[in-house]
Order: sequence, then C-alpha cells, then structure tokens
Amino acid sequence: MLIRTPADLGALIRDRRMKLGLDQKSLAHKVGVSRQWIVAVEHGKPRAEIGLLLRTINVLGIRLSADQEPPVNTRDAGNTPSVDVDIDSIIATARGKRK
Amino acid sequence: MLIRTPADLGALIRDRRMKLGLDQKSLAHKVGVSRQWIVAVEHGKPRAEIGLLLRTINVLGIRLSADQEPPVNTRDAGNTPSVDVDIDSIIATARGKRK
DNA sequence: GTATAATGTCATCGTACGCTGACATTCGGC
DNA sequence: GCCGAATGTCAGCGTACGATGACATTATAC
Repeated sequence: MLIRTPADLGALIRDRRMKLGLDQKSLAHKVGVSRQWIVAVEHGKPRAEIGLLLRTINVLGIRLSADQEPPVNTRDAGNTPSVDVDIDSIIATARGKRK
Repeated sequence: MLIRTPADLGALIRDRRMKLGLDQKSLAHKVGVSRQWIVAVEHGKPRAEIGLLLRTINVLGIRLSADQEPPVNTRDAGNTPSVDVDIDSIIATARGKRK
C-alpha cells in the first residue's frame, strides 16, 4: 500500500488492527498511548506525532519502506526530474544559485 | 530503505535533499515549514507532525509503501497474532521518559 | 584577510498536542 | 426489555509543537 497522506496511514492502521482482531483499547495499551489517540489517528489526524505512529505500525507488524518516486509527472509543463540526481542543481547550489 | 524510527526518516530526508542539491532553506520553503523544523526533523525529532513529514517526503519525490512484516518467528504456527513484539519494553520506555 | 552561504542553536510566543475522565451511541447477547 | 463491549466525542490540563528572529560556527569564494 502506498502512503501519501495521514488518512492513508489511518486507514492502514485500522485495517491491520482489525485483521489482527484487536480493539482500540488493547492496541492503545500495547503501543502505550490513549484510546482517544488511536481514534484520532485512524481518522487521519494530520498532526499526530511520528514517533507514536511508528511505534504503532511496529506493534501492528507493518513494514514501512521508502523508495524513490517512479517517473510520475502528470502535471507541470517544464521539467521536473525528481528522480535522477540532478547534477546541474548541485553545481548551481555549490556556486550560489540564482533563482 | 526501511523506516523504523524517526531517526531513519530524518536520515532519509537529509540524504534525498542533498542528492537533489537543495539546501535546508529552499526545502523548507517548498514544503511550507520553517528552516528550523527541517533541522530538527533531519536530526530525528520524534514528535514531529506526520502531516508535515508526508508533505516533505512528497516534495522530495520519496515514495512510502507499507507491507506486512515478513514472518520472522514461527515457533508454533497457529493463527496467533503473527507478530511478536516486545511490548513490555516498548511500553516501559514509552511510559517512563518523555524528553 | 573579508564576505557570503549553509547549518546549528537559543529564546519567546500562540496554538494544539496527548492524557484523563466522563458521557453518548451503536451494536450483539442475555 | 436490559446490559456490556466497542467506538466516538467532549472539556480540562500540563506540555511541547512549530514559527519567528537573532546569533554562533564552519566552510567556501573573493
């Protein structure tokens, strides 16, 4: 599953919690947070703390991996490399880039 | 790359930022946060907000994907909760210090 | 040498965090 | 009908967030 927003994370957590047969209360206890926090996070709370979230997904046995974005460029008329290392911008920065 | 802790995320962000030839200031501007926030996050701030973090990795062209943890322990194979986590130590740590 | 950029650190401030505790609602089982 | 579990929501509170602005340190360029 792809994670783009806090809502994605919330859905993932709820899904996995239910597949494991846990209720909010016991999950909260295992993670070490309040039940209310679980409720909010499953609803996609955008300002939740990353530390608690990572502990939660670890408890749920979820594995988070990060890769570079595939050639996605649905918008933008110019060019947005975004994947390859951009030597030009590195040099530009090194020289004191203008922009 | 595997993400387990806020420090992992911070290292990932710094790495990708540098490969793209961005400095903290311009990344902060693109994401819409303060430069100090970038500094803290790259150092592994555990209480940073998930919403800002997701925006940051999106700006950097990083893709976050979640999968189930591969089975590590298969002592008795029933249909018991597939994941064995050392809950007690996690909770002990989590409940004790907040600093 | 000086000047500039990039990064790290500090203090202050308004805001929202996460926790506790309580209550409402919706279930399923008696 | 009632009762208990599970979930959602609210108010109160102490604490840390993230923003701003300033300053220090370390390069790098002139």
